[in-house]
Amino acid sequence: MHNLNHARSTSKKRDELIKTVDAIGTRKRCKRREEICVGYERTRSWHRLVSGAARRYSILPDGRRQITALFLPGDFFGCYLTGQDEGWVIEAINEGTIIIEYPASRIEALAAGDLIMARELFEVVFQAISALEEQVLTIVRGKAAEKVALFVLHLAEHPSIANAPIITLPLTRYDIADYLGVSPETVCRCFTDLKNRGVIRLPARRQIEIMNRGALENRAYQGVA
Amino acid sequence: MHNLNHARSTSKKRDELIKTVDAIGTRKRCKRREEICVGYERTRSWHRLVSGAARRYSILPDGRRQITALFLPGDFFGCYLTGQDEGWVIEAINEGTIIIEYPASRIEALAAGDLIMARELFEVVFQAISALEEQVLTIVRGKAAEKVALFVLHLAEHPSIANAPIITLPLTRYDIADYLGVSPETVCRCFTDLKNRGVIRLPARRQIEIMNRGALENRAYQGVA
DNA sequence: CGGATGATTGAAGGTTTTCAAATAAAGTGG
DNA sequence: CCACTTTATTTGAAAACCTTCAATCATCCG
Repeated sequence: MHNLNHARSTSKKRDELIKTVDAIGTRKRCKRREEICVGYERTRSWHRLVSGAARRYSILPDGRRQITALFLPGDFFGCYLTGQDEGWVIEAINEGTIIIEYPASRIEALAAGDLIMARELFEVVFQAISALEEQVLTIVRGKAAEKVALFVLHLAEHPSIANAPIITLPLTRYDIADYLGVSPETVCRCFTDLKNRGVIRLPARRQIEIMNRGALENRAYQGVA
Repeated sequence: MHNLNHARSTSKKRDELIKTVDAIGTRKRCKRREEICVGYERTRSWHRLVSGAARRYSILPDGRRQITALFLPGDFFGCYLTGQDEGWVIEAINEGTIIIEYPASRIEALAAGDLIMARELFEVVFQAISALEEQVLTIVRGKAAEKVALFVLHLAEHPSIANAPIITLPLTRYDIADYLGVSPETVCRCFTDLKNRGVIRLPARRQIEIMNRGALENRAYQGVA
């Protein structure tokens, strides 16, 4: 399995790669909550999210579900079979989320046929690993306030969002809580606290505006004002 | 960057892959705490841990350091350049840890030359992603007791350890705490508690014996006895 | 408009961290 | 090989933090 999330476009080569792989992909428009791929199916495939947002769940033995990844426009992710645990689902969050699906066999053929392409494809996967490690860093350490601040910062840095004055959250507070491993109420309190301190504004239910980036970074790395 | 950790040997093909890649790799014996690779260097490379253990740190802006991955015999990991954050180090934990280093360019050439090889190599990387997602699941949810129980279970399932009656920990309590995102004291208390309940034995400072696997699994998934 | 979902706030209770101290084991240099 | 230093482990108690439970409010959608 799994996700190549946050594999971000950086180079001219990446643009070429996308042009090439898009030729072998099929475009799909998803409804809200529509499954994009699940762990127990037997097809290996790569995906790229074009617009909207998607999330990856794991279903735990006790029935709870846990978000383990978040995908935004430009992110690659994969449904690959690695043998073991298969209790997960990737689903579209928003109505109208658009993804492109590439058969893994075609991707592999692409890599096998061209050294440059092989390198670029590995780069995509390594960026995904890098993003996951960043996620580990976000959720593993520190107080809830630090996690929330880091989450906002990472979101703001995503290529599909960067430079936008106002961030539109693709997730509910519950989803964010699930993603960060804290309770929804705590997430809410952290947002409120940041707002009260003038670090962020909350113009609408699903929107954040960063007013003081330095203060936000301070919170992210120390939890102290 | 980064890690292809816990990419586990499963198939006959994997054995063939290892034989092939070992031909282009260089073997290295590491001292305790010796750096295997760091984030800011400019060489892309893959690695496989043959014996011993290694860990991956991130150095945070405030100076703290955080373990984001653990490598055991058979695990692949990569030092790849993805552009952004480079504040990490992979280092050997034990004296005499042996790794094999493969230049990324040779790996890519291998993939580009052979479809089967390309597929196997992607499989390795996807397994690494899978393992990272499992790590996210371990650290994100539940009480400290659940995390510790899951950690022990995952360790016990690792191919390099599986079926051994007694698990030898490659990490200190501090490392485990760092890895799980809890304090060392809490890790200690969890171990003590598991011992008192007869779920595990602690024959020596760095050894664990699972006495009641079912009870351990119960703890891992519910935190309840 | 009404129902459902999501967001927010308060208060009580439970966990975990932090601080402090004691003990044990391992490594060092003589 | 021993004394000494350093590192690692363990336990206790208080404080900080987060979760849970409950209730209220807002928003979206039909």
